[in-house]
Amino acid sequence: MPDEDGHPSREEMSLLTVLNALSDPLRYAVVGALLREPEGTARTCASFNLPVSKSTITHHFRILREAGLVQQVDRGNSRAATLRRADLDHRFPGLLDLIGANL
Amino acid sequence: MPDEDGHPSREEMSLLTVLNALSDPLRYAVVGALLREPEGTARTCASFNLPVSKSTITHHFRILREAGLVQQVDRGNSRAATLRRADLDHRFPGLLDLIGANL
DNA sequence: GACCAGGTTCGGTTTACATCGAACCTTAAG
DNA sequence: CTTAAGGTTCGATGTAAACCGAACCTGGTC
Repeated sequence: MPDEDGHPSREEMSLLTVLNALSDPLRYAVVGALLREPEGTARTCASFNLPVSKSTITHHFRILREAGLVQQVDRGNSRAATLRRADLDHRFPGLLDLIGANL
Repeated sequence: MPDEDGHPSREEMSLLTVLNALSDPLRYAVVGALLREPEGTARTCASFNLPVSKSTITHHFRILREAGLVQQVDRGNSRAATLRRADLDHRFPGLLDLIGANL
């Protein structure tokens, strides 16, 4: 079962859920932006300057998190999101390369 | 521009559109079923026994066709759908392997 | 302690999409 | 020529999802 923050383990990840998460332009842009950064980069939700309200941003990050695409770590004041590269490469090899080639 | 049946060329394919097409369970199942078949297999829409009405089937196949996932060829009486493997492998290398590994 | 920035939660609205039935077209078979 | 099977088109409906504002929480800063 996912942890208390909704992060699934590698084995729990479902391709259908991942594809569904990626099928939204905003969420796709977030994953793409993280993919451009060096591995392990953590960014706050607000740093992406998404053209939607705060509550909608929370909504999108929850879907990304529950699909297993990003990991949100508590940084006291705020929460930073990192791309789960190793887990994704292991569970869905080729997926991140595919996205990286289509930014 | 797409042809008169809505088939995009390789270059016109968009990963976002493809992911959106694949994010529906029924459409994912259709692609998965075609992926199990030998390359070049053509199947009629009805042969998938989808648990929805005829008009809904038409709707789903249009989305698959306009995303570039399948090609629908007129067979007189009916229309047969084939997976566009070569085009997809060329434009989105690794995508079909990814789906094939998650059936 | 007052304040602010980053996030969350909670209803609510609006928009997108999956779904359907009915009418219609086309082709093949009887 | 009638029938039937496979698809399409056209509204219409229902539901899921994207979106918002307001209230709230937390942890820094002054």
